[in-house]
Amino acid sequence: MTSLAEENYLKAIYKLHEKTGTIVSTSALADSLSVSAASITDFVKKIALKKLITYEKSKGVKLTEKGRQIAINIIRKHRLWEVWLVTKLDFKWDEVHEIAEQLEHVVSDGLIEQLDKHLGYPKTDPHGDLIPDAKGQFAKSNSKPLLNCTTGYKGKLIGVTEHSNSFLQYLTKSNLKLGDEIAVVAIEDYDYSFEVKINNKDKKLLSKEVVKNLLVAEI
Amino acid sequence: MTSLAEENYLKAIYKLHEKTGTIVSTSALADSLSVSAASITDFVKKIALKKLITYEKSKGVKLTEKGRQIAINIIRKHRLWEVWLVTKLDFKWDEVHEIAEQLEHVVSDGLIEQLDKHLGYPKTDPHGDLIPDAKGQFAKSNSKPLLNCTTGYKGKLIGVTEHSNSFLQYLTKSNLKLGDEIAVVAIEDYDYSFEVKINNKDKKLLSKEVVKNLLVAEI
DNA sequence: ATAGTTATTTAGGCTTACCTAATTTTATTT
DNA sequence: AAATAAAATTAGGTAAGCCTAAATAACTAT
Repeated sequence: MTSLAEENYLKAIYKLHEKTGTIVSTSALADSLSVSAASITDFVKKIALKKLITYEKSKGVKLTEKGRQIAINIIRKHRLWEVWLVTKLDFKWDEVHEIAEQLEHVVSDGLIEQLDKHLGYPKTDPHGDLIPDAKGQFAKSNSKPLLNCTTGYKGKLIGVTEHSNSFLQYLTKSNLKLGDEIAVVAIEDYDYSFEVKINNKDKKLLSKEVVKNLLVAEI
Repeated sequence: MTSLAEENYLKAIYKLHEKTGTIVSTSALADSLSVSAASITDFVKKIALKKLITYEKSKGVKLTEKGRQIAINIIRKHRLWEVWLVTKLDFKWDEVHEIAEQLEHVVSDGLIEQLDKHLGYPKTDPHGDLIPDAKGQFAKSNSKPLLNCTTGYKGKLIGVTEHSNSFLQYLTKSNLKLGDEIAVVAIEDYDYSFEVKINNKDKKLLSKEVVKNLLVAEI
């Protein structure tokens, strides 16, 4: 019913919209999917006819409710598979993305619900991203970027907003992982780097670049 | 490197060769893949150029060692996924084939080895088929078709050679499963139906059609 | 051995998802 | 507002994997 390409386009549109909050441009999509702008225009017209998106010529695209449900379902599958890879197959959090990109397209009504059950109905994936339920509902999150916090703040690291291998590996190398307690000791005026204390023990200096990608919540 | 279509062609060739022991004909492949004979001829020429098979015009095709390794690897993945679906996700043996047909094409060096480990290195899949190891080696099997057995034979049901839902569901309904002990009480001359005793308890009558698809081994 | 049947191949086309090059539209500068 | 730059679209094309119809090759039966 929905082709592999369609699924990837819908997912990309969803993510770009989530990030920017705006209508999604041809060039942003081309960039995100590594496909020429001309191909995007073509494809976008086709899936607009199928009512998966609305397409305004030279403006951009938006998901319809139907398209949004499909996108969320792919994201649900992706995140559940990532949980499986990490908790059951002992993969590291920086090793699962590419595999989950393939697994997310497997089609079976029963499979995902059984997988969800097998995993104990997890609420978040290994990067702290929320896993929508079978109806496409996300739980409410009370996380905020560490970058928004001030000196004296104390919270728990519950997610990352950057999934690149290099970033995840940097965190691992720095011995930082989800669940760790982070206290903001000082913020350097000049470069906005954060001096933090992890789990009430190690002091660390985190660059703005890094802090920007960390999500924290009250303990 | 190897496309989805190629993987399916190689697997089909492998299975047809396994069944018939001969060079695989265009029509047999067309039948098995639900693709027109003309398309088979086309495709077969292409993968012959890639040295995955040898193709003799108007005769048929054979796997090269390279093609055989790819086919066996797909079969290995398919069977491991089936084990996972049944043992970890509680699917029935008649529900796993279609899902495994999709999962078998997921590409990841590490994934299958981790899955194998997670499953405890199973030797057989839920239908009793042998799972080749990472090098493509099959263990030796001492199974034989129940049809070859004579009155008085006693053995264990260790596999089935027919995987259709209707056959598997018939066995389930008849309360016959892998591991059951089967004793041949009598064989009817006229229609070659088998009267058998299951686990030293229930007597059952199995048609030749059914017996043909059951594999047994010494206890 | 030849007629008839069946299997296979060839020829020509289609759809999906991409591409490049050229053109048009929109946004940015001066 | 005109000139320039950037973004988007149109036009024309390609490869993969399929199709049908027609032609050829290989078997089967008399």
